[in-house]
Amino acid sequence: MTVFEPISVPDPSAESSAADFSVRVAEERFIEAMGLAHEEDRLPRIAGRLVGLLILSPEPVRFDHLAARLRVSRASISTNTRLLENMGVIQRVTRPGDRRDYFKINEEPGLLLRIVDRYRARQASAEEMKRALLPEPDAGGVVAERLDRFIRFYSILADSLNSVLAAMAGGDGNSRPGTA
Amino acid sequence: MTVFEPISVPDPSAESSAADFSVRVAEERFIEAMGLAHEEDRLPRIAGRLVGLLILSPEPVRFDHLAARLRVSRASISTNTRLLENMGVIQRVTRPGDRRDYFKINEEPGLLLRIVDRYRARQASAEEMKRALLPEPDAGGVVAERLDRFIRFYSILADSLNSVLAAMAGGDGNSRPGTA
DNA sequence: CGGTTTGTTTTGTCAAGACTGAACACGATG
DNA sequence: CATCGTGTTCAGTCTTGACAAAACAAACCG
Repeated sequence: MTVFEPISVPDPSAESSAADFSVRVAEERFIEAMGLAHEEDRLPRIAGRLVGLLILSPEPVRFDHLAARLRVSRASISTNTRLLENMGVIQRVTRPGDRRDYFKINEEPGLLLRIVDRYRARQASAEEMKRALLPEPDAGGVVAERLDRFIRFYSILADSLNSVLAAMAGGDGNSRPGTA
Repeated sequence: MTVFEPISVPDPSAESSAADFSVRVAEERFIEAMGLAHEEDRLPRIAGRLVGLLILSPEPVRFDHLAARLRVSRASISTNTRLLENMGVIQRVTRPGDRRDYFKINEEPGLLLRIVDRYRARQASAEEMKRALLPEPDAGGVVAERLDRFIRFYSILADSLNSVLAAMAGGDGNSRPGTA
């Protein structure tokens, strides 16, 4: 899970212009928005903020830098980076001769596959129900129709999601086998 | 929010065959699956079960019947039906001369619009960030590209979701203005 | 007017889990 | 070896939210 990569030290010459400031504010907003968004997906808010911050960071970011920037404990950084790393959303980056850990977002959209799975699961349980209902087409009239819509909807949804993923992976030079 | 509709009294002649039983089991599983699925969407589990049960009910179901069937308190039914009703997922059905409330699922996929909104929101916050980043195209190189992918993905996703919704509404005889 | 049925609101309890500080592990370094 | 730097794990706190029981409200009925 560990990526090996040369790190270019972030430029410490901090000239702060007016534009710089507005960018900083926008970053704050974006990071917070990502926190909220991921919370909706049942992920810790900190994990979301982490993702937001890493999206905005051209270079891998140091572990303790993350803690300082987001103003949370190192423990939280440790927990949430591990979580995101396992999910394939971010990558841990190390450099020989440097004991510290850096993190970068994974350019491959790992998170989205999870969404597809969720939709597929719903489709599946509707299909199972429909099969169980088959013996009696009588009372199943309205219900069977509903289930059909349900199944159709989630199936189309998952399919189109997959095709978007495939398209982006293709345009990006990355291939994701087994999901087309 | 209240629908006005004649109610056909559910047939109390309960002849239970073997097939009937397996259907009952399948229903249980389906309802439970819907409970879990909705929990993932940050809705109370009971709300999800409610939806599951109502999907499987050809006729509107009585308030206290819901409590009995799902074995939860009337308080929970009250809270969760109100929640789902406000979200447009289910409809309260009343009948003149009958003080009791019945519920049915809304055949229009109200819940899904919420998903679209979520995706649009993410797209929007990425767009905002990108705009704020514009003044400095320098450091924005990698980041701007990421944001672009981000925006593109969620935009396509929301669009395709919308078109699925539109298609289903069309094939279903229902029109949803303002979402094409 | 009581009393009954039906649904709502309030209040309290309980569990889940996010987050932290502190202890810990472990390698590097003087 | 003592110490520092770095990340992880553990134990505890605090918040959130689901759920229920009970009090409540309102419509109906005798």
